[in-house]
Amino acid sequence: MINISFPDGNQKSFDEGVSAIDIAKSISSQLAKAILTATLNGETIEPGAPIYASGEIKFFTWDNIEGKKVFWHSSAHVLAQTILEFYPNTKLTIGPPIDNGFYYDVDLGEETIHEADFEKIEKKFIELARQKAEFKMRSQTKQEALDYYKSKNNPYKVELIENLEDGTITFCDHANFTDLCRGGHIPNTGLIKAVKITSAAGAYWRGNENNPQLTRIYGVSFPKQTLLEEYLQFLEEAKKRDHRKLGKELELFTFSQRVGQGLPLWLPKGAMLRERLENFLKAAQKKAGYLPVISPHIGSKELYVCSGHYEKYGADSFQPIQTPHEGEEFLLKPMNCPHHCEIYKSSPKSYKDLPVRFAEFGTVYRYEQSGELHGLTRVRGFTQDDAHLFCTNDQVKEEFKNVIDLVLYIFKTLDFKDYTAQISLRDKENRSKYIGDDANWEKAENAIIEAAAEKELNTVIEYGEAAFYGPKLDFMVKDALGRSWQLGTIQVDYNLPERFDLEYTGADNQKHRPVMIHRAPFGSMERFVAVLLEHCEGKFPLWLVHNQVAILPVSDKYNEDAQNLLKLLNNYDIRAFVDERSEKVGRKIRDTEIQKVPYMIILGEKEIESQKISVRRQGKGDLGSFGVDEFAKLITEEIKKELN
RNA sequence: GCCGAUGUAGCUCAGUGGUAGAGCACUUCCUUGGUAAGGAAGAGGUCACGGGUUCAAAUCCCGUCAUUGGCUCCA
Repeated sequence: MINISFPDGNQKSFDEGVSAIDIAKSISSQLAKAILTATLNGETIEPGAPIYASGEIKFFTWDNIEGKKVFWHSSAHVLAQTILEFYPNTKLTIGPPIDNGFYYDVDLGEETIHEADFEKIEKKFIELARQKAEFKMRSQTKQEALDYYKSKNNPYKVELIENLEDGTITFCDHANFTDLCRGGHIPNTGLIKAVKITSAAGAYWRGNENNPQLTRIYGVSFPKQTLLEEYLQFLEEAKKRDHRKLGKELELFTFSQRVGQGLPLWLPKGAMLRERLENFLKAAQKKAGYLPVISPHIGSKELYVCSGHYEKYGADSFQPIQTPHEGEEFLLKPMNCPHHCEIYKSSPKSYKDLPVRFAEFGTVYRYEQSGELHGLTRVRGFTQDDAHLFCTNDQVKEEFKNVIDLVLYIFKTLDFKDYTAQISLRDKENRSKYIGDDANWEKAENAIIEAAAEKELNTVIEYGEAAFYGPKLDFMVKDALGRSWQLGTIQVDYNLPERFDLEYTGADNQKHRPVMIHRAPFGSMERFVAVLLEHCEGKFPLWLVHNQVAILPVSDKYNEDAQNLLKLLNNYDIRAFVDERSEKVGRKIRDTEIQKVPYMIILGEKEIESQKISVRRQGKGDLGSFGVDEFAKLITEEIKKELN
């Protein structure tokens, strides 16, 4: 007999060789049906495998992340099985679960998979899953495993096995299919009731672009058909929030082939939106003691040779601009920092001057790889809400914390609640990617870690994500489809002050190096607007929206009254317009709703007689009658609340 | 940059070798209305661009450009 204890503290005895499913059955048959995976003493076990030792058992279902991962991992096996049915010469590589499903990387040889094939793959997948094959693990020696895959002419699996310890190599069989596998499966394939192949794309073996390119087949599977339908619904919703679609509809920005790839053109409404965002930040920065500076869009190549940017990115950037003079070269600026360093140097600094904080909405140009361009989130010309803080060593932490406050203020105002603060440090293995000495790096990394801790930020540490000149604190947010983007960033830099020979005179009358903090709370205005659009689904807060109020006369007869009302509202600094079209009021309301104008005023005989306006709120409907003063107050109060 | 897909009217899209289509938007006219689509007529396209095959190409083939889903990259 063995003793099994449960998370709630209960204990039960079972015969040796009992399986996790048997144990679940002893509690309830419903649980036994629902469990996808289990752990014994924290180790994942196969639900159907016999247990010979006492321990603590835990069950996981679809409602747990652990359950989903195992479900999707098992689905990847079935996907591979399905692919082999259609493409028997396929070489399998790896097939892990991901946040929203799973993928399998396969080498199809000469074959290609097209979107048109997805349906037949899905059909076959479910057909195979319905066989309710059990997943069974077995061990093999390293030599046996290597021989097996060598005989199958599969160099990928051979490479994987070569990196494994003998004695730890296991395979998983189900039906006629076998795969190298660490383990952790659902009881049988029959639990997979629905599957959707979402895309097929190229992916390099082991993520290295020098390696052969494989075909990565993405899928997502569910234990119930209705869950798949809900998922498809979610994708539809996400499409509606896509900033590229909303940007077009709201006439914010466009692209032109003739201007060039990745070079956004801001339309008037978009430009005005940006202006409001910029003014908002400028006001906050003024309060925080920033000084505005302005620098040109190009700079001498020497400037970037000095900063190290040219060595690091020169070959993959827009190439130098020539002048009529031999040997004279300029670069489109990829960064504002070198210019700001020169501004710092324009006059001698004393410790009494520090910290100095130079801020500029600086437009920079980076030659991003063509395949990487994406709407406004990844472009080749964009404006950073950049600032560089020059301070003494003692001031670094305090300044850093003040910047964190500024970023959080912006996030709060714009209702970004779901963000991660990522501490981006050096790659532990590959130090050659970075400039500057170890001692300074360590100082900078510690300053960030401490400042984040003192601000009680929830942080994750990512190694290898630092900039080449210093570590960063990055604020990451997700777009409508769950893709993660970096918005705000704060970076501590001991290197550029060194390279640009920046100094200040200390109280000891000696020369000292200042420390630089690079920071951009929005990051890039382009990306920020994109993420903001997706976040609020195009329904901007009142202080930001283009038209706050639409005045809808019930008929042409009231157009003049509407114009008079418009003037009144303008006097209150309310942005409004009159819909003078010869349409019925129902039609005007519908169009205004679609345009996402927050407030509507219906104006007809009733309103003119009573001297009260009828107000509607977008998405909410009729709010009733208001005096004009009263309505104006409503608007100004709402804006005040939004901006705190 | 690499792998796959896509490119037809301002927008969303149909059109598998035989005279370019729909809905919405737009223009004009009728309608003058009460809280999410009133009616009619009209205008609008070198089917991304360049080659090729064919009696004939939006449609088939090749190339280029752009967009897009991934991979890699991201100062």
